[in-house]
Amino acid sequence: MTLNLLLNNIARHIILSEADRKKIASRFVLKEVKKKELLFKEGAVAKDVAFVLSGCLRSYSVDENGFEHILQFAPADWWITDMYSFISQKKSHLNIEVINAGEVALLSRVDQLHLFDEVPALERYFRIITENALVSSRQRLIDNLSLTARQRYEHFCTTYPSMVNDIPQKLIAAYIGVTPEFLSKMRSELLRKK
Amino acid sequence: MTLNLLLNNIARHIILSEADRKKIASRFVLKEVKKKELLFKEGAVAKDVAFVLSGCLRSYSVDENGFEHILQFAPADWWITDMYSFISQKKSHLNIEVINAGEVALLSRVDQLHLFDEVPALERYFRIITENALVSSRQRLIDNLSLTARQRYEHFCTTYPSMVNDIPQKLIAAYIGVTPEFLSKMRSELLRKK
DNA sequence: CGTCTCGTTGAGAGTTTTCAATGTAAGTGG
DNA sequence: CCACTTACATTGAAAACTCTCAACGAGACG
Repeated sequence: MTLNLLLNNIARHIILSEADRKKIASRFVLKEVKKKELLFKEGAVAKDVAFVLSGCLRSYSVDENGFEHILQFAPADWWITDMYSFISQKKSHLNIEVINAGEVALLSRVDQLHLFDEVPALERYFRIITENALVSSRQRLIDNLSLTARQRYEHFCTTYPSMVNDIPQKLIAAYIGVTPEFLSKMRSELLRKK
Repeated sequence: MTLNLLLNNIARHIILSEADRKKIASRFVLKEVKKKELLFKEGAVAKDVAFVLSGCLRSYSVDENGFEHILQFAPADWWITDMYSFISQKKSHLNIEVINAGEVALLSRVDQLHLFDEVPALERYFRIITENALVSSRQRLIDNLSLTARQRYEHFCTTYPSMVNDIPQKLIAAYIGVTPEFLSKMRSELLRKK
């Protein structure tokens, strides 16, 4: 079944009965996404949270000078949304774009809140993964404050080895917080040293 | 009662019966904290999450060059802990220090998990505040990636106006991610412009 | 074959840090 | 309450880091 990746992900954190699985699965909507498609747009409300079944997405903001800054990459088995817009149902400041085509499972905030009442353990699941996301986000903040650009790039390479050769380098630059030109220069310097 | 600030904070997000209040209150331990005291130390396990009843704390990490980077300030009515250590019960990478003396209410992870079963709505409360903390953390990440040091300082001043004149400037520098010297230069430049 | 996006390279400019010196405010012990 | 000590803030000059702008090359795709 298509949602197995999702249900297994959930089952790694809480115990699911067969009835729970059915209740959960019934609330999700499947959607195929094409490369470069914008799943959510800045200015609109992020009605849903997306679980990536296949492919890869990214969330990013555009600053006043038109530069993009990447908040998150979401390969298969990850969640992605604009959390601010999703929980407040106000206008989003983020864009979510498809890097590599695939399929996502969408859950609206309204349906999520219904599910929390129908399947209380699911609220525990989201509490846990939100705690984990908070830890990651804060660790990245520490990294941005304490590491040099060179160290942030090396850190990215070891943390996401599968992505390094799979996505354009300008996206890595927009994630670690340097210009594409400067990332290029760092890379050529790293190669020269070997 | 001393825990009113805490119980009212919780009650802003969920409905609490009198019985719930008692169950919750019984799990917290009060602790007076003195200026410069380290509530949690790097290398130890952050057994508890702390709710600040009065005073002000900060969490920070120390990088390989000995520089401090501040993750969070916690004035009264805020939560603070090393989330990574608290949820995994592994060794902490953060220090939590008292900036201004006051009182905190401590809840251990074990007691928190018991409370989640005793008072299911409390798990909802923590889900909600964790969602909010995630939004803040990610917004700060965006700010660090897209704003100049000057803009980050101005942003800090408007976001935490009460703190600007209440804590040493070197702490603000360690929060926005510049050296104390450079913050001083930015400030003198801002004054000159007026 | 063109077109478009991406990556590379170089020179120059802008930002931020480092280091060292000085001044100032605040806490401590007598 | 004063003298002493310590931590914090300021300033300047030089160095380090990162960006900007412009040009060029390579590959992907229609």
